[in-house]
Amino acid sequence: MEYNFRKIEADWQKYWAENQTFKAENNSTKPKYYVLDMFPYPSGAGLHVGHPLGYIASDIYARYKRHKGFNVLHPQGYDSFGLPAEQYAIQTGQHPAITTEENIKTYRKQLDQIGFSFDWSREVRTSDPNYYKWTQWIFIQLFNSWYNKTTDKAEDISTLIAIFSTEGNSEVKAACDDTIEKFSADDWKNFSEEKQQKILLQYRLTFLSETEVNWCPGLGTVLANDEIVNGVSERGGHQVVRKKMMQWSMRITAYAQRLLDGLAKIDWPQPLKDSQTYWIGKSEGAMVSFKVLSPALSEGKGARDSGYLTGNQDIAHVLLERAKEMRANPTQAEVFLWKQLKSKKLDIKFRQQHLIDDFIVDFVCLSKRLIIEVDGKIHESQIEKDFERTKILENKGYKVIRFTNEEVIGNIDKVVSKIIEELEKRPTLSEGKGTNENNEVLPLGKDLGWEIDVFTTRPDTIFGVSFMTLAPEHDLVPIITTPEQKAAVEVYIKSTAKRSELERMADVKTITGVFTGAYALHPFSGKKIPIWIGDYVLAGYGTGAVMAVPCGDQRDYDFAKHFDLEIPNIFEGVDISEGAYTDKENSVIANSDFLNGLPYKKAMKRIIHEIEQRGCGYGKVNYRLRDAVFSRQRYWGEPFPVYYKNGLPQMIDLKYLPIVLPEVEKYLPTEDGKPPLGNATVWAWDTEKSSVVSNQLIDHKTIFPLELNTMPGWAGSSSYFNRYMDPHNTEEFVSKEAVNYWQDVDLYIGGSEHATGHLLYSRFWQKFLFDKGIVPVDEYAKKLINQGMIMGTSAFVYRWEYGLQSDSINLARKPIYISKGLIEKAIKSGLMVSEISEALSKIYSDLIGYHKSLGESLAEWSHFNPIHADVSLVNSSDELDIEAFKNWRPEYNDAIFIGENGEVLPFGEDLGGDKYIVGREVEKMSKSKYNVVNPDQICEEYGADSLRMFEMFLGPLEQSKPWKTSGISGVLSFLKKLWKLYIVENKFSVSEENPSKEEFKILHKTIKKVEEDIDNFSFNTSVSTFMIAVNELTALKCNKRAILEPLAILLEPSAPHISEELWKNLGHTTSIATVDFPVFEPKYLVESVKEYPVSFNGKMRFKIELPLDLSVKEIEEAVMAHEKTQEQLQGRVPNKVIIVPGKIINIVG
RNA sequence: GCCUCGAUGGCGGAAUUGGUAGACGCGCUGGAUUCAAAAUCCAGUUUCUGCAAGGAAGUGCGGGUUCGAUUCCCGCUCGAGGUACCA
Repeated sequence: MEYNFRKIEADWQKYWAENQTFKAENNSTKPKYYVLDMFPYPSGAGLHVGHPLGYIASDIYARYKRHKGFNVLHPQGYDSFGLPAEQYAIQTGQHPAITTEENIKTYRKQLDQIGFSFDWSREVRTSDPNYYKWTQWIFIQLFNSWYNKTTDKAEDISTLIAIFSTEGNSEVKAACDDTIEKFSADDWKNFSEEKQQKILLQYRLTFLSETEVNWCPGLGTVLANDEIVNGVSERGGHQVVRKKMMQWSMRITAYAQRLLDGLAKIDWPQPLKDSQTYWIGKSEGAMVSFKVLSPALSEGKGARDSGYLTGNQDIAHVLLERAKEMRANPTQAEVFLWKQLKSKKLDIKFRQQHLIDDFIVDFVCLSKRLIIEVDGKIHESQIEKDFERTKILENKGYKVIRFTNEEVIGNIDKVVSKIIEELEKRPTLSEGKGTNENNEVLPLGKDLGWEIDVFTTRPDTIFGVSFMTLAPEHDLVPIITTPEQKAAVEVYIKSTAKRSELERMADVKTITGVFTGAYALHPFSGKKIPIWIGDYVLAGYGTGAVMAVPCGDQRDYDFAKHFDLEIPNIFEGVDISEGAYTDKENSVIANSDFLNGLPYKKAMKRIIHEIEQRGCGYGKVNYRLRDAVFSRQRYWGEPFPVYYKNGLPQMIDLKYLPIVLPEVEKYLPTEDGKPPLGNATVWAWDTEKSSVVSNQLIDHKTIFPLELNTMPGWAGSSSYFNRYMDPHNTEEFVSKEAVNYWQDVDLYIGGSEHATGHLLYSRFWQKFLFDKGIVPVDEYAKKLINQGMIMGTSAFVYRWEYGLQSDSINLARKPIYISKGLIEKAIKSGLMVSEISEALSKIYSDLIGYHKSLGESLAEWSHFNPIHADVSLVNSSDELDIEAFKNWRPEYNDAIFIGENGEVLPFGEDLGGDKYIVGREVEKMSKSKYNVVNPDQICEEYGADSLRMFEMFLGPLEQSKPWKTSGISGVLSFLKKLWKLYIVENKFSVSEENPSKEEFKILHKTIKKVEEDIDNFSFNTSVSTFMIAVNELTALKCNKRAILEPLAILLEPSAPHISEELWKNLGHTTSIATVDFPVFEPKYLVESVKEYPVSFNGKMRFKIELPLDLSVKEIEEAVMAHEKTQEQLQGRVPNKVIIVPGKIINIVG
């Protein structure tokens, strides 16, 4: 009776499927246990042996828990939306759904033959409308929610509307867009519906906004930060550029603090927690505003010195009077235009007859720095002066556009559209503080009304500020730059814009920057602080500006040194001549007025208090985490349940969900640049009152455009684990009963590459769903394990490259491949080895003379080129199947091989026992390296149980380790040996005799160890334990039921097929799957004697067997009396004898 | 640069609280069985030294704590992964 794994495995896989052995019930008297795998993306390449590693580990654990009396949920599904299927569709026209369906079939077949205990009745696929209905549903829930910072949770948007209509928004603490204007309850009520919706959109947890995104032209879509590797797209390696686009975003930043806090209560790997913590990037500090000084005060250069205005009376006063007067007496054209500018149409604030610096302008939009002048008759004689005035204003960052009276009166629409066009081109700035509450211009000479806000984690070092640095893209740069510096600044900005992200990354050391000519006012010391621009300051982080403290920050220090700026020292007793002092915990502040003598923590407290007192800033926590962009310009993803009304997004009613992905003819963007969904003419959704046709929602005969973007890859995977609890529910995402029963995932196994993607987004969604009362816990996975990567062992053949390229000897030669041993020998000596020479002379006799004439030096006349050979062409002894290799690819058809012993292999009938041995190297398993090992082949050749045990046996689950198929034979022979224990005279038979003490001891030490190992996820050592047990039982010829029956149960989680078969043959009629795990009984392991190791000065020298009940004194006597002890001591008297009873004896001499 | 993890025979790895370093498996060597091969079984296999019994050294490198360190501490080297001027 042979161990016929092929038949056994096929039989049991069929049995499990037919009997739904692993179907989990949503109610049970047993305690629940939820074991989850990261569901796969079904790629066209199928599985290689690296993929199932984590699945095998989780399957062992799931099966183990079933034996331990748990109701186990162990589901599997497919993350089936994604780029490869879409790329394939673009190339071939095949619908991604078909490709995906085919790939899933392959995956399922491959998974099934490994014998997983998945509950397939709960399978989910993210691309299935019945599944993505709920992804769309969660999106709508997010849209209908805002984050209340007072209650610290997400709430329905209706609670926000209630607050707005009773008290306005000034007291609302919400996670929202920072730039929202303040309004009162009355304002709110008076706002148009449209305006109200616009405001609400800035508070919603998923919102539309113009964001700078990573645009990948090669893929025609935006990418998330974690989809970009080294500045290029993770998939395909295409170039990525920054681009502003209207995009859906998810307000994950609202949860930044809770995402950090939650890490403390989950058992996840520390490195993964660290990378999430770093990604969230919390830093505590303060926002500080620095006033920008007017050029008049800073450099003595300003408008007044330009000769345009003269006189030294109180200019401001005079000008203010004049402005008032002019406002009171407008021209007809001015009145006409003012009406337009004031109307809600432009939705932006303009001022009339306003004072800018020393000039009165007709109209100005301060937040856009746009001045509109209407030229009447009076100005006609002043063209030259106006030109000069425009120049000065433009130097201050204003754009001046002029219209004539005739233009304004004659074609006001054209004028307005020109203004709108200009407005759209200009960046929006917060209005300066150049005016007081009555909209009157403040006296000049104080400041320009501009402030530079900086975020700093070291406000305590504020007295060390000796300059400021702005990012080149900072909004204020064009405004504050002085005319003298304008050219230099422009050149600098151009040069930094040219430097790509990659270059900037590669070249961190080069310090570049330029002075703007402007100065800021130090809020405490009152000193003038020069304002610089430098590309070490990033526009995207904080405010895009820093207060530079060269004595406390190395980058500021380097910048100061490079441009010879002041480096004041504000640390007590610290030398900063060589570099900045960055040890904040141990710093004591000096030369800093009221902060003198204070250590870091006290100084921080004091300065933040002072900053807030003076109104020049406030304490602030800043996060590196950005809101997650949620739009993709793809076809193969979830459609948004969104249409647009007056340009504002509206959620499609829940009753119409799912919004099914429409058919398209082409999967590329449309000709006018819309996403692929723009190609859809018919949306598969039609009801009596509403229907979706031709990209439009028709509701009561009104036509609205639909959202044409689709959701990103992480949408479908962010809550799939909850859906497994209740996958067929058509009424709810998950029922209360189901989610209250299963609660959360007890064990989650998957790769660490998802640390800052899926594993962060899914925690965010879970917290949101928790806030909304949909799920009962706010962390979905109690324990997470990252399985390590399995590396491939690539095989190389060595092609002999002979002669120089120009050499005629190269021509008409067949490629020659030389075996690894000979290559190594040749490379080591640097000379031609005789085996190769002789072989070569057999092939091409003329070659020998050739290389001899060159003095036999290898390097001079040839070298060896390693070439990847497919690992399936190599056997377990690294021997190449020459015929198969030659047939593998056409270019190898006429190859010639020189074997390990120097024989020319294809010649003659007898190969003389020589072999071609390949070289080996461990690399990442990948198709392009021809080192992937297919699990199907392994199952066919060695069986699924062998594959399962071998994958575990390779090493610790979390480590990356190389795959070498040859090792699997050890596991197979173990299974054969195990099988034989149950066989007597070629028949299945066990003895009913009572086991001996020794046999019981083997069994129980195995139970103990295996239990410990599985509990610690140390599956590799549990395999060893089984091998030891089987070896020992074989040695005892043990054939007793009382030992072999529990052994089968112990082994079931790791090798389920053989265990089921043994169990059946032991006379059982039902599956072994839920049989109780054997109970460890310590009594079988009690010993009466111990073989003590005896060490001398810590080195073990010999062993001595002693009864365990001896006292320390008796042990010492016995050891000292031992002849070997005397031999070691050679008459010396030991200084000390250490005895740890039951453990060790150490004699110190 | 910073963060994290790691380094043990020819190879994968074991040693769970500081207590016999190298379990278990692969590979290799020798033997049995066989006409032969596969399969199977037995013995050996860290290094150096020795015919052997034995002896000595040894867990990336250099120090330290300890009766005793692969394990703990300090300082390095190398490798893998993450991150990238985060103010």
